[in-house]
Amino acid sequence: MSKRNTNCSIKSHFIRTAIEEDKATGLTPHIVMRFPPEPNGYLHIGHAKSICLNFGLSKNYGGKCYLRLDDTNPTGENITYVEAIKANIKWLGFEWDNEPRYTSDYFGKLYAFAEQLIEKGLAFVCELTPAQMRDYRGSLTAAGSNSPWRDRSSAENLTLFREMKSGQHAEGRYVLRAKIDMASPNMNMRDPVMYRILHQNHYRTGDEWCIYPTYDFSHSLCDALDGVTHSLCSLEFEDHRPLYDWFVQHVHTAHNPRQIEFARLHLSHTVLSKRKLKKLVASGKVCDWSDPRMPTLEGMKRRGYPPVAIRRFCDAIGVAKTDSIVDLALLEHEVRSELNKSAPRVMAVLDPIRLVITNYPPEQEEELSMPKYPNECNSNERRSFTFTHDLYIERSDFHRDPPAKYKRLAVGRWVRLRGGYTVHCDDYTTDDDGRVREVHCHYDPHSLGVKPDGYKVHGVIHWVAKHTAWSAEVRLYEPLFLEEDADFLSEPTLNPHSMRILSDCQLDPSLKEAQGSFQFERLGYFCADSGLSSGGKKIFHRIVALQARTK
RNA sequence: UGGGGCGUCGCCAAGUGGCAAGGCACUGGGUUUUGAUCUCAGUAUUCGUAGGUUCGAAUCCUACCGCCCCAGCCA
Repeated sequence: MSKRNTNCSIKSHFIRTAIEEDKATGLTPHIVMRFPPEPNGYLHIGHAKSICLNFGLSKNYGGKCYLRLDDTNPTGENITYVEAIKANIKWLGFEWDNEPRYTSDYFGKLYAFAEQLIEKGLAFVCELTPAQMRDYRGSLTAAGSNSPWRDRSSAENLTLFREMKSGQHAEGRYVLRAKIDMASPNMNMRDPVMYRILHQNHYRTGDEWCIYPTYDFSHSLCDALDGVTHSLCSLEFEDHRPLYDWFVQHVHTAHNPRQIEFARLHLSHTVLSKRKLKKLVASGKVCDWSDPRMPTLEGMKRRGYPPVAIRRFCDAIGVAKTDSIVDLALLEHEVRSELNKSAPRVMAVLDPIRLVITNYPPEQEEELSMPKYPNECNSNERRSFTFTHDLYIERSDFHRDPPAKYKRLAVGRWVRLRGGYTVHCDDYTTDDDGRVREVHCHYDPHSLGVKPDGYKVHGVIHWVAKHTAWSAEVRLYEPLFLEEDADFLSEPTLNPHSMRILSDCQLDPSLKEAQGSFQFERLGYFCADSGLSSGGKKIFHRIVALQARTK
């Protein structure tokens, strides 16, 4: 009997194992987790992994999950990011318990904890300059040495720390440090900074504070204050764990959170760090954080990625401690898989040429129809479209010298107009520059809905009646970077074709008022941009192309 | 050369001493009015390497090799 969990939606992994152990021993009967973004940038799919883990696991174990904005550094943090973060989490499909929390709400308590540590002789005010501090810290192989200010009396430390708080000192003049061990092989334990002076306005606390706690000090203690049982973070914090535990151990709190680290997400052909994404925006390589090419949640939303696809993706990639790069194809697979079920079908021609049916009366037209959701057995809704003698077809669906295995139109061949009749190509006309302008065909009036007898049909192509079609702009996207491991390169190569704009596409009339996502048959999934328009034209984004297998 | 981690199929990833799950990608067959979907089948004699323990090792031991992180008053 295998121990493997056969329920495919619940995958076993080391974090689950840890939580289950802690529940089994009675250590943490009620699970509490948190998602702790810093409001100094937008959320991306790497955050989505963390969101799915924290909210997903806590829900799964009947626990709670809080949203805590980790705003300990006023530089770059602001309310716009807070609002975007909240909206993105909701969009992804998660809800946090109670009101959002802010590390800045705990500034008073954290300050009291700091005084507590000073009184216990476990923290001191240091006046080494940053450069001196670096020297005193030692190196990876050499122990550091004690700061000359390390042995001040508690009373003096308290006085100075209160002066720091009351704004009597300039930035950089003093710093509060934990008194741990300058000879520790773990650099994080070499008397780390707990508070620094920053005469900056904080977007929430205004000018109330001019000293701000550092990540290590505030994060562990806020977790403890919130009663967090399992505090997930990424691998680079692994050797901060002793420090995390040190603060919790030496300050009086009611809870003992456990920090567990996992590998952050890397996606092929893109970058997933705030710093690099910021650079892309600042340099104008993309329009903004919501550019459909961006791996931000804003970007993916605009691009038309269904949130459920992102959740399934996060589920599929698993959780481990191995540095890895996940293939973008897996994300695209989840997007297609969802859209295949939910996106209504419609025909649209991106690069139009005319197809004239010579034996179809010019004044005649008829209404044809096809299933709207062919792969959704619960729906038999249909969509209708107009057939006439004058149509648009895709330029790439006609070839003067058809290559081998070409399953489309060429002179002397029959092809099915999707949802309509079969047509036989008789000839074509060209422009002055030699480009094909019009394809001339005759149709088989008995071929509607039946397999024609006596001749071979070379494939099915999409089309739209010229007089019902309307012109719109369609944007095609490709990955932002050429290299698979772009996230690990200092100067990855921007993909020159990351966006291609097609300005005169001919679409089915039903798309005029379109909202949401569609499958443009044989092409891919597309969505209408709610706001953008270009020269009065509506804009559609290609979410993802159809899987293209050429057998 | 200090400390902390990690190495299982092209990409992820289960596996915790009993004879290598699964997904993506790929390849071949079938269905199909989307070269889509769906469907069937195939794809690691081997788990970084080398030794050892054991009836039996990806799992235990030893040594080695490779990769990532840490010397911010960032998170």
